[in-house]
Amino acid sequence: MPELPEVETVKNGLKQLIGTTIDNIIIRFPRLRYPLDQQLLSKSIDQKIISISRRAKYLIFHLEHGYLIFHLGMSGRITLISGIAPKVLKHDHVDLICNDYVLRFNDPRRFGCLIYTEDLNTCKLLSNLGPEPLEPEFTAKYLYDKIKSRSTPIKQLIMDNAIVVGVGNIYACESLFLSGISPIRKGNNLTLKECNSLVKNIQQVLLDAINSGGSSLRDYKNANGELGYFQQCHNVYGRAKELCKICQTIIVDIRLGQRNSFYCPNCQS
DNA sequence: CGAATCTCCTGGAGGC
DNA sequence: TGCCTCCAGGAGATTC
Repeated sequence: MPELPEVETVKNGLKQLIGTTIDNIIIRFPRLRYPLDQQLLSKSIDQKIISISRRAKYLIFHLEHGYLIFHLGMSGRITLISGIAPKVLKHDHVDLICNDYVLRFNDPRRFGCLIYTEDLNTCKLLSNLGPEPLEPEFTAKYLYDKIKSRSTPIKQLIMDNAIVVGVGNIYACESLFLSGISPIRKGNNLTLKECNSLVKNIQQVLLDAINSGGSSLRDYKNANGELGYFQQCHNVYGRAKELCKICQTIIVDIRLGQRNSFYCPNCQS
């Protein structure tokens, strides 16, 4: 799925749209995460794109009088086409026509979304988000205070967007391994020191993902044919029944909050 | 408020 | 080769 670093990359690839005007929005298939509201989305027509930003995994188009907000879900892809658009393919749900460009949104699994709002502050999608993991506000003290009264397993807490955004399942598993912390430990059981390690390792894992080319899609390869982050050698993610690279203990996987969670029972406690 | 569970959806993988 | 079943995965909604 597109992870936070990849959304950042997508954002940077859309800079050419800044300054263009939305001439039309074509909705072919409205049933995404939230039903696409043709009438509401049409309010973006004739508005100029002032800037494009990212918050968590949301892409935000700042228009003259409102905002278009995209989320790529887990299979969403945005293609920017210059000139005549190619044939429409399966799952090409939306086209945004911006002067000479066509922004095409394709999403096979339809977990993505596109909404229009005139007020970011009252937008429910953005109102309850925690800090960005790579920004200075995400500190050991912050995390410690957030989780010190919670009995939920730590893995679920670091994947909770109200606590910190952008930590997907892979990052959560890997950062806990690097910190030597078991995913099932309760939040209120972690020390400040452990929070410090966890914050550092979450940031390190994210930076590694950025440096390795962003995408974590299973079948992703970059232009050089190199594998994306998903297929890089993880320490624990996807390695159930294999041996820990550090201590040769068998990696186990358990179910936490409907998510597969991998860890080394010896290195992580 | 917190915690646990449910839900959306399809392509790909594995079994037979 | 073809069908069937299972599953991942973000995050809001729902229920207690």
